[in-house]
Amino acid sequence: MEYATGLPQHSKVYEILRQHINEGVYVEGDLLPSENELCALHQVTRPTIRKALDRLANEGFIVRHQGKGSIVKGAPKGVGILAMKGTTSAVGKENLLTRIIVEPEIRSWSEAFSFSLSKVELESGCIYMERLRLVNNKAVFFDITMIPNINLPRFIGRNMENKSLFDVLRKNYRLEVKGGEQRILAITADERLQKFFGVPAGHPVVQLNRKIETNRLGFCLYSQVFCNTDEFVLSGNF
Amino acid sequence: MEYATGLPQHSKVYEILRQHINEGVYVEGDLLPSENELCALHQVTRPTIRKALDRLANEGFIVRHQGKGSIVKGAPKGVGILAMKGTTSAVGKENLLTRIIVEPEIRSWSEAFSFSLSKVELESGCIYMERLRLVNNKAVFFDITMIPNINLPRFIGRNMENKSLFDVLRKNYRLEVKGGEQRILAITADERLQKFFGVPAGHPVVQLNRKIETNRLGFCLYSQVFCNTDEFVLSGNF
DNA sequence: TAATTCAACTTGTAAACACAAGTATCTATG
DNA sequence: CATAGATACTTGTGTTTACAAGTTGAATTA
Repeated sequence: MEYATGLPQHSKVYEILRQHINEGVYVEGDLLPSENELCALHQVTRPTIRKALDRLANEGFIVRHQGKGSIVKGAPKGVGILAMKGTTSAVGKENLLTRIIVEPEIRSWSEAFSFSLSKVELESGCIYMERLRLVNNKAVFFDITMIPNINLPRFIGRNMENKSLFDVLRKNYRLEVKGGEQRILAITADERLQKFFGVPAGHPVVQLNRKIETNRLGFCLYSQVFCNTDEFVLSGNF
Repeated sequence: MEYATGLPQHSKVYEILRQHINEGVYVEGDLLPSENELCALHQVTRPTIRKALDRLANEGFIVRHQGKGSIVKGAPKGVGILAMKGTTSAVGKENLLTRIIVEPEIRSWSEAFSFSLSKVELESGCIYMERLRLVNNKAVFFDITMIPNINLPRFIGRNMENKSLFDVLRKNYRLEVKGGEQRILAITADERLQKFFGVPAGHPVVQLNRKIETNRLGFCLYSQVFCNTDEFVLSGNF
């Protein structure tokens, strides 16, 4: 995988290291190369490397120890509630699949999952998509995402299969998640969810309505997630 | 108020600015002095100022805009613990009641809601309590709390009615919440929850299993919360 | 042998400099 | 008057240099 060329150096290093941690090049407990070694590796200076490490540390990927080095922690601090955790076994990336139900397309806003929209957002319309997340070929998440159609060139048509939406936004559009609000409730599966999850009528399902703020002022993502928590629970750190 | 002399410069600047924001010297929407102005004010160089601002921005106190300045945001990021939010109306404190179902008592650990316990925790036994939270005399939360029975003198017998457990722990035992993990799932109400919440069989309920870490090393609280999200959803900022 | 010291690492802090890029404002021009 | 452009701000990125402070392990010393 290559990286967008427009990114500043510290972001590039951050992306590379982050991906290496995610891919298992470095595993929990490992010592990252020293800052000076990373300088030589990436042909940048120490402040640049330090900025990348600052961010990794801040997000919980690594812990730094003066005089010792940067230790990989692996599990990043949850950005709200995002991660999935098996009740019986751990979820390996190899078992994770994303199936697109509705390809990204431009729609007018129907509603934004109980969050109120600004005038600009309403006028711009939204990019709408539906995805199903499967673990071991079993549907666990059903995900509706709505993004304001503001300055996202070539987003429609971009292949989102098995890609993290956040990764795409961060790497291609420099959009970073800054925070947000989420509302959680329990519902019973409607016909559609029954079909997706293969569960009977009356089956309890977790519903998350999320408004996700970004570094672009006033630009928020809205997502609604339904989760079948029979085998996998939603897990988050705070 | 003065500031510890041992702190590095960027931390001192951070503390000063943070306090000024909290005290209302700068209010939401205000433009902070420019980086160069802050340099002159505090007699440090721009990288030092920028490090302080980095941290303030990261914690949500300010938002920075290239070419414009740093705008005070005021509201710091939430701690990740979910609050309650009415689907119809806001929840005033006057309408909030806590009813003790099981007074704090010492038990042996039966289990810790799917979290594994350390040897020390197991040997110490736990303080167990059950509480019901009511809004407008309607049960919304049912809360089971388990606390390791380690160095908490006079905790048993303490009146917990309408008191925040966290407040009691912080004020009387200097225990501060540092972080934790929560697992969320949807279940159907069992007989007990049906009675508490006044809901029929098969009614969906949100279940949260939480492990809450404190500033005392290795000392964690465990809590299990059941929530009837018919009228009130769980809401959290991140 | 056991403890201490020292040297060679590591990350942390801080300065001074340069230029890029975004924003707002004033000014000259049509 | 309205618009385009220059300019003077702002924050963003990146380098270079220097030293402080914590950790580790090997060499030295008791």
